Amino acid sequence: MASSRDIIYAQPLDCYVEMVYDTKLRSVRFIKGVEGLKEVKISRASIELDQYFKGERTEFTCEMDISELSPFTWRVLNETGKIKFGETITYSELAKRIGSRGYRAVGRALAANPVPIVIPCHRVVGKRGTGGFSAGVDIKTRLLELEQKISPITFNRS
DNA sequence: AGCAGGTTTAGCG
DNA sequence: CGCTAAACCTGCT
Repeated sequence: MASSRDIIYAQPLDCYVEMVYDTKLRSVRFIKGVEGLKEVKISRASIELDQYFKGERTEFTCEMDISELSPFTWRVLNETGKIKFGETITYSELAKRIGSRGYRAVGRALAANPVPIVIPCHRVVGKRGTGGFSAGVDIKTRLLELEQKISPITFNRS
């Protein structure tokens, strides 16, 4: 299969982002600690992500392939995709929405998310803090700051 | 069947 | 806020 990859520089994250795709978006990953990469913006996904990081876009229209995932994981990611820009919900809340009480399983499913940001797994936070993030909590924190300009730690829900 | 995970709750300092 | 301990549910070995 002929898969291609685009690379963009995410100013708010201070790192590069690589997207692998063929007919649909396959994966998104963060490249930290590297400099001087050449940006390649061909796919719709890379263009939209680029706009997102510049604060010019709040939702994505590009298609992605998440067919390989298990039904539960799929449901979790699908539900995650409904969270709007600037919103955050907790792991347990997400579990509740898909009719489960397995909040830990939710975390596990989110960790398996092949396309971070496009499926906004960073908008799912812990009740007592930001929670974790596969690519590093620092990235999650910056993404949240980009979206709501306040520290998630300080964010209080009474 | 057993274990670990991007958690949660409650309890104590 | 910091730490500990037990417990829900799914996915991997």
